[in-house]
Amino acid sequence: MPYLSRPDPDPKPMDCRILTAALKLFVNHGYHNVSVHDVQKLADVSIGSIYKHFGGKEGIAKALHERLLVEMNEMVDSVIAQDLTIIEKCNHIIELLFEYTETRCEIIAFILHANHTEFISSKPPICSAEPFQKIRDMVQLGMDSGEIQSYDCLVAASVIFGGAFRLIHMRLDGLIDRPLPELYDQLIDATWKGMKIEDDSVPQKLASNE
Amino acid sequence: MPYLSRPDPDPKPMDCRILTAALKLFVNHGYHNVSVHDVQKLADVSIGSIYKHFGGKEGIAKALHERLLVEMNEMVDSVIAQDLTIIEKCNHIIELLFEYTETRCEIIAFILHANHTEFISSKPPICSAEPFQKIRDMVQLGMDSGEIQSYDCLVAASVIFGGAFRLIHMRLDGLIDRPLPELYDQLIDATWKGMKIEDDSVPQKLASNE
DNA sequence: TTGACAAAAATGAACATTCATTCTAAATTA
DNA sequence: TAATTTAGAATGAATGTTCATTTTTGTCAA
Repeated sequence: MPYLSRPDPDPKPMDCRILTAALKLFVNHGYHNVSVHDVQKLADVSIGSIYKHFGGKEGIAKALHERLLVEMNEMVDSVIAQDLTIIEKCNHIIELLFEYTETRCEIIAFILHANHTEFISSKPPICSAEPFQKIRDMVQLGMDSGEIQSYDCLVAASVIFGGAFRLIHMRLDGLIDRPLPELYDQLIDATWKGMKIEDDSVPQKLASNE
Repeated sequence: MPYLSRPDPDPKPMDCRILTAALKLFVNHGYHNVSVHDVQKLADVSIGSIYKHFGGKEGIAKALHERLLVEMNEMVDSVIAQDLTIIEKCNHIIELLFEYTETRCEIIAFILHANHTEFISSKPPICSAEPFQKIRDMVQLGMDSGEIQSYDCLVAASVIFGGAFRLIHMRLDGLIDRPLPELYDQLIDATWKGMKIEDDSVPQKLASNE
């Protein structure tokens, strides 16, 4: 071994290497199209190590699911803790999700795009996970305080965040070729103001009796 | 074979039996968790027949994808052809999707919920399929004609339909236990009017002269 | 500092199982 | 009788998992 050989160029802990490789493969090819051997090759570790650390293929997925959900949860918590109106908090969450979609798209893809129930046994669907529940609670709060129009909580949350999720989905699918943050202002505007143009010429109050 | 034997109790054409069984299994367990043998057993046909008719597992998925997309396409076409405003057409599509979600949820689940790219090779993601493109074209028309607020077309379509898709998603995931049509009115109202209460602490009808 | 040794971690060939697919014979139909 | 369709056992490739072996790490006495 030569004196001047570089020190280990990739000293990251093994479990981290495995998870990083698995995340990339799962997101790009889908969980079921990735073999443990694929992960092993990309992570440059042995099969045995994977079984030592995670107990198997599903174990990798579970660990990823847990860690990424924690990250998402922290993000939501930090926004909720800020001193903002409910509407501003909602917007900020969307803003952060859009940024993540550009800079750490694999995380977003795994958390929002994948059908975990298809490969992680006995995990509830992602939208019933903690951070999503917290978001709905926040929306409910906004309705109680009169800041947001009152509807069934699930309807309200769906309307507020549905457009954002849809855009993220299409961006990940390659249907949108602009970075999402460029669309942020339009989305926020449309979501809160509504998509209808109030029949001009006629004053609002007259036109809106359905 | 006895004289009085019942005539074939299930005279549906074989390919139809196969597709029906496959759809049910794919939606309930996920494509990759279903084996050809599972389909064969539920459809009560032989393995050979499946390969004769569809050429293999992926062939079944492709056929399902095609036929269901045709159905969806026809639905969209029929709505677009009606003599309605653009907004009414959008609403009607949502209304029909909600009905389908209750009465033919497997179709909706397969078309909207599944990641086809993960098991159908060389199929573009579903949101770039014909009916979805037609919907976006319709939205663009509404913006051009001044009926709908003008935004980037993808943003506009996402805001208008994002809430509905989100609710369908949650309904299929079991997070919503009421039939979606019960939420239709609220959703439509929220989508077009927007979620913000114009502050002023003034009664609703007066407060909305934006 | 060196060497011996025990504990822990990593390795990867071998194994066992699953599952898509094939193929020939039997059944059905024309 | 010929042609077509169906049946399902057999096949083999893919892949999740195990485990005996090797390598590394940490400890301590000389």
